[in-house]
Amino acid sequence: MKTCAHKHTGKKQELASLTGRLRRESRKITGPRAAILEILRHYPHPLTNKEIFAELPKGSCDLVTIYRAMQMLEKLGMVKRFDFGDGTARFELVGEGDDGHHHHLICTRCASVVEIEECFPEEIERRIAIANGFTGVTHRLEFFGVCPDCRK
Amino acid sequence: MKTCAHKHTGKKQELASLTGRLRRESRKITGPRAAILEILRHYPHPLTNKEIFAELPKGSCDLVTIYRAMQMLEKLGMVKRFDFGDGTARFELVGEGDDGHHHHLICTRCASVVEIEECFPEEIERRIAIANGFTGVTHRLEFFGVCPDCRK
DNA sequence: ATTTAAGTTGCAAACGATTTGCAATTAAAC
DNA sequence: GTTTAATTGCAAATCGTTTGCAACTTAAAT
Repeated sequence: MKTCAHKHTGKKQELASLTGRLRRESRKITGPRAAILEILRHYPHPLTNKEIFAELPKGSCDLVTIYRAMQMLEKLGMVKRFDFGDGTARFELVGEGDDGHHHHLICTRCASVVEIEECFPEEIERRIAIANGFTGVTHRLEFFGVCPDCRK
Repeated sequence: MKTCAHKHTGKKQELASLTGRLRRESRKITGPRAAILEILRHYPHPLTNKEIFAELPKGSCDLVTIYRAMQMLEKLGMVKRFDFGDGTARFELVGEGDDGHHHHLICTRCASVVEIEECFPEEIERRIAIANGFTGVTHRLEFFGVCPDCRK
């Protein structure tokens, strides 16, 4: 039940390391995939599929291909899906070995995002699990507020 | 920045109290609305619009009317919207004065829901806000795990 | 280098949740 | 009762996401 042992060092992963992970799973390295990974590895924050699409050299690939790529990458544990509550999924690249579990602080005015190190206290989570007889408990947690720039 | 001063006593609200709140906002008490509130006040857990629709005596009202009612009730602060990450909004009636802020523990197998008293520690949240220069910080938090019944 | 089989892609169409336009209806005040 | 603003139902539109399918590559086998 390790939940918070991530070190969010924001260091870019090598593209070779990423394609290697794909190859190991007998996935093909295609133009679209390389392009998508290339975008992801340069961004420190979660991106929506549309945002990835917009960053991609136009014509690189179809939006649907991005949806399919993200589904697959998520299944392989190479990206983590985040939900900011606006009905649009966001994805962030996850380092090898890391489970990607962490949280964000989102500005409700301008939607800027800050990666957060803090996590829900394990001890309290454990207590909640036990009190209700649940096993394998995790959580989804995001913070919202007004950022310095938007505070006018 | 009070976030967790709720008492989740699960006690049903009087229908009269609910309609009173509507009246005060010069909202009309209609058949559909009374029926919807009637359902909500009997359920201790968040319901989707479809679930409310299903509980309603058939023909009571259109699904769209429920969507509109929930939008309005949310704006008046009479219901709170929750997001369990499955792309479907859920609503729970909120007591007068209460802001409805609380969390849930959801079974990933059978989707059963437990209301949770615990909240993210205010002190840590304050620290996060200050560290990043944000104001008016809150959070969205839900727990997921396998319930006793599903643990087989 | 050529073949081959599995994995991929684009495009159109399908989906599910939610919203919107609009004319017909109704609650509540006069 | 009349009047007026709020509300409803129904159809159609939106938005994010998924799926069907035929054409097309990648990577492994020959």
